[in-house]
Amino acid sequence: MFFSKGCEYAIRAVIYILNETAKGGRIGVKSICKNVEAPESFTAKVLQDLSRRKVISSIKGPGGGFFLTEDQANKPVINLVKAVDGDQIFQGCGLGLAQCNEASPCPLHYEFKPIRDQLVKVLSQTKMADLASAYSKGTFFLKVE
Amino acid sequence: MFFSKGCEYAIRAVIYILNETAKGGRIGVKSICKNVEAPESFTAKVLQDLSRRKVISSIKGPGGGFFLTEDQANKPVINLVKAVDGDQIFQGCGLGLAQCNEASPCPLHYEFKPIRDQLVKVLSQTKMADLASAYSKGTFFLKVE
DNA sequence: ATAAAAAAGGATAAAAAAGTCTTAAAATGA
DNA sequence: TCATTTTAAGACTTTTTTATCCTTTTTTAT
Repeated sequence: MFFSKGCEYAIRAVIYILNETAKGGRIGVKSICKNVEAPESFTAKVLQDLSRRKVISSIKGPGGGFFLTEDQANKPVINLVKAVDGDQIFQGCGLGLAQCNEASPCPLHYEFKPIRDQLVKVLSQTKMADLASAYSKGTFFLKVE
Repeated sequence: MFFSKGCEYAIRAVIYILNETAKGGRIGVKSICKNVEAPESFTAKVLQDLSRRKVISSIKGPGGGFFLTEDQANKPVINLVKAVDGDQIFQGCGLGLAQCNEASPCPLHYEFKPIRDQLVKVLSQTKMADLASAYSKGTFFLKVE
């Protein structure tokens, strides 16, 4: 809808990781993908990239896997989204006009602004950990049961 | 941003068509594309499709071209958007969950809802003709001058 | 040391979106 | 009727997104 496939997979993966490693453990990409219904190799790429960008953490070898530090878990979701998708969603004219700004605003400029602002607001005030705690309450499912 | 390239081109094209044919004339795809900075053949496809779906009108032959009837000009922009892009933007879970609804809502479900609703509202209450009248006032440009 | 487990990296493939080109059909006017 | 203008249709190419596979590196445990 708003995000790329890779970004969707990443958010779901993070929710799962946080819940599986509440006790400080790590979890492998195979297990993650099975549980969030995401393609394995593709999602692995995205997670590796997020790890490189310090949005999540990873450790190789037996007993290794992906996890989030306390600090990372308390960062807003928008960080992850921007790391994966960049900020095309958050900027640029809705009609694709080369020249659209306050000085010469497209006819939907001021209508789109609050929509975008609201999206930024939601993603900025929601922390990774918040997503995970909703999941732990069992109110929704990461895969069809 | 929210729309596909084809959809952006189509909106821009409609604005231009409405303004060029205020007096009931028609305008060719070549002239349209030159003036809204859109790829010609690709945009032609989109416009032809919109014509088939009765969102806009067209007539072949010399003196022919694209135009909108009074009725078409007064339809909301959301009709055009749905004709080109379908309604994926307006529905589906933001996290791509197979199972996301009021009964088991994803952690961003209620946060995304007003955003989407607002998008639908704006596109429903803005008529094609509204976009064009903003353009005729010269407050924005369809191509870099 | 060696085997096994895991992420990391690179090359490749498939699918979808975006864009081009060529020909056909329709309409018009001479 | 014939040439011209314009949309319509279809096949094709390119680019981007999504996805897979294979190899390498790191780490751990035996």
